[in-house]
Amino acid sequence: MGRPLPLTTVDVCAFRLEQDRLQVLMVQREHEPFLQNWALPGSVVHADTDATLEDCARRAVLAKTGIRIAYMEQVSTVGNGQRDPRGWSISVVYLALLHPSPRGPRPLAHHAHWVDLDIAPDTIQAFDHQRLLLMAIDRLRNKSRYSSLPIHLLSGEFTLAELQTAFELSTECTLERKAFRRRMLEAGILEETGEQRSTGARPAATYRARPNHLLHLFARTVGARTETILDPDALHGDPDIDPEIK
Amino acid sequence: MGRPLPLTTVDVCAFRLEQDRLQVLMVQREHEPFLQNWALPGSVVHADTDATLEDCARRAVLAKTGIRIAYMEQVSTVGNGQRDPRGWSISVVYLALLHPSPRGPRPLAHHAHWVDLDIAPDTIQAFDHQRLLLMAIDRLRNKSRYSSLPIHLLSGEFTLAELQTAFELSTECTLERKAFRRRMLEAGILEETGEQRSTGARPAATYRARPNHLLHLFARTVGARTETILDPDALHGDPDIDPEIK
DNA sequence: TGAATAGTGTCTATTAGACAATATACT
DNA sequence: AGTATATTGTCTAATAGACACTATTCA
Repeated sequence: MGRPLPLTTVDVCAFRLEQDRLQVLMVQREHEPFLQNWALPGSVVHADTDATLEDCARRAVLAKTGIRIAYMEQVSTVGNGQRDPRGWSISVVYLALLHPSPRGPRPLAHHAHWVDLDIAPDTIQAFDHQRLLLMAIDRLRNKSRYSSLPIHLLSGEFTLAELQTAFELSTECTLERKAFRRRMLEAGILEETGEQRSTGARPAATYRARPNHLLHLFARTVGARTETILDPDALHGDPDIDPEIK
Repeated sequence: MGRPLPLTTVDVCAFRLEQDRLQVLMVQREHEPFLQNWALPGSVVHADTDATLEDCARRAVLAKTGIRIAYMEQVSTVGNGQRDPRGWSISVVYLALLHPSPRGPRPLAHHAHWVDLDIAPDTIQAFDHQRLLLMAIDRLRNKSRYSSLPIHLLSGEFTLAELQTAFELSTECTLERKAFRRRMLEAGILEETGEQRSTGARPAATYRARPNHLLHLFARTVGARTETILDPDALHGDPDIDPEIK
């Protein structure tokens, strides 16, 4: 019908845990627009080779890191005429969690870097990627308060102390040790390995995630905040009805 | 670059409350593919006239009902090569809540109908719209258990009994009267009108939503279920690392 | 033995759920 | 008065938070 089609892209906020810090994968752009600015890894959808949007996201991260995504979920899709100078464009944004590299650091593609989460939003400049990253961080922070999400930042066997660190970094909350252990153990999402790990003091029991565990939803949040989200553009009058019926 | 661009569409699951039933807006298709099958209302994105994806969703519902959306949020975006026989296509799915028509029923566009929620998924046939609707229903059911979402199904002034009905229909839970009143009143999202409404017996106090209220998130869910979502395709071996680094 | 980390016992606080009791209308 | 719906009082249950206490290792 001659109408221009929007440009369709996928962008990924890929998080990992590295030495008790949360990091995000970022890439330096190699093309215009925003040449050499920092951006989220992503790709235009390859309608001929990507079977699904998720495949496109996996492909983008794999190309930069050589590491497969351990957990992935969609955060949001933004689309409008302003976000890309080339015209109307859509980006489907994913949150991805990656396991730490089991056999030491892996080489990254050129122009790709892991950036500490506290400085990442200030580093990013291209498009509206700063806002996209902030949405993904928000999702990580909030969802980690009522679900088992951060477990996917760990691989193989881990102690409860390590798991607690993953949750504390993800939620930005200081968690109470006893309450955290209770919550995790009673959720039934872990299995004991039987092994112990020496930490320089009393050795810790190690656990692994149950093999088919994807996500556990708790009935209560930690931090126990309630929150009321206000409407930025509250309407007045009688907004329900449009004067002209088509 | 010669690569085919995906077709980009928006589809809306628009819910309303009508005589103590939840209904969803459906349309009978007027074009191929799936001519005359029931589908979700939606539209191809008009890159030249829709400022944003949300505008596209609003336009689609307004065209069918003449009613503006009272609350809207994105549910998910699906995109793959199979869902539309014409080729790779993307649909951004929205959940919308509409107020009851204040001055009696409004005329709908031809081919548009409100369908009771219990039979709607069985009615829908076009594309993967049944799955999209089920995702939106799921969102409505779950989010209504920990947030104030169903309040947007009511307009103007309402009694707590009416509000409870809206929540019960949205959550599919039977709620305990005292606990429900406590929860709503202590959330601070309502204001008393001072008016009373006669119901044939003792009159009920009426309330309205605070004007700028968008969404209140409670720290606990009703129904107090916890849930563990299992991974449909649990991986085995060492999936983290891809053999070839690009 | 002392420092460090792991793990437990137990009390409190918050809020959902149950259910009976009271209040106010209409017939 | 009797019925219906609204509203409140109050006890129980579940689970997060606080915090002290015990256990096990190493230097």
